[in-house]
Amino acid sequence: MRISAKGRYALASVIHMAQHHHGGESITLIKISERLGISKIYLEQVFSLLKRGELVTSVKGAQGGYLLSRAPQQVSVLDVLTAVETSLFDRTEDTVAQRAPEIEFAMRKCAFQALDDAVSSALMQVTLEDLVLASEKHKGDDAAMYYI
Amino acid sequence: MRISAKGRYALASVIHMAQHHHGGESITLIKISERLGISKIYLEQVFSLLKRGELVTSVKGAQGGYLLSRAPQQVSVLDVLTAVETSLFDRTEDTVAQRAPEIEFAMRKCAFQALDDAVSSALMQVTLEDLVLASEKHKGDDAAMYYI
DNA sequence: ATAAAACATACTTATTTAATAGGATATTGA
DNA sequence: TCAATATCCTATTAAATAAGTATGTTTTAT
Repeated sequence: MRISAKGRYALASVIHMAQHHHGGESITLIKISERLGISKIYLEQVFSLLKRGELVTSVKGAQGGYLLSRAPQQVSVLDVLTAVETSLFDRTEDTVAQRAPEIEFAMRKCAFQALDDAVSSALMQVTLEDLVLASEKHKGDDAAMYYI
Repeated sequence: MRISAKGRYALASVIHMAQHHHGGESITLIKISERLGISKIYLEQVFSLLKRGELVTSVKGAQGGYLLSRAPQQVSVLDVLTAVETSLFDRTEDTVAQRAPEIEFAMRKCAFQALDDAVSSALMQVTLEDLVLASEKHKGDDAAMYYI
């Protein structure tokens, strides 16, 4: 399934924050932008969504920035992506409901609902802490292992 | 996760075929089009993909049409959607690989790969036969139950 | 021969994604 | 107070993808 740039930027940003800024210290978007190579202006939109999702809090003004609202082990990938991705579960349209409601029903119940449940439970299990640990483990490894 | 119109049309079509045309009898796109309320011209494109994916075979000329290549219990939703959907697993682009390869690695390994596995295994388990049974069960039910 | 069908290609339109632009607002510190 | 540094807000643009049309050509049964 396709995760959009917005979702990937959000996840990468939040991993970076968890890696480096534990003690209530905020980080600015410019720093994240430079560190990860993401447009700062675009990051603003991403963080607007993250804030609405209550994953980060902001400090305005000079010396301001963002910090994680919760500890990394209490933030799941599902939390991050639902805050930011438009079509992680968005699939409301009817397909053949008017003329073949029983087919519509079967598709929804057996396929789409099962799919959503699977996505949800898979992403729920992975926390920011897991991601930080995996990234630290990788730092020591051979770079050739990077591409699977 | 969002399944495109193409994927939903393909699935609905193939359910319809499994419902009504068991004994080697072909069905035309016009009939499917009329029965399900889908543009016939668009269906042609969908069936071109289904054929490439070896889910249906075609009979050209008058009295021609399409039939399922395999028995309904041997066709999974995953088969149908992979034949037709462009971005069921399509997610090759790098996000922050250049500047933060360890973050890229962690996202891929812990989040995206887990997601793909979950999607794959969920859709693999549901067969066309399951969908037909569910739709027949629904026919008897109260129509009010339709929207969950 | 003719009608009915699949098959093929090109085109158009609408929607979504990605990114940019230009400011408004708030806060710190000199 | 003022300048610098941030977040915050809204609108716009550009590119990509999705959705659907249009117009044929081939093939085959009758």
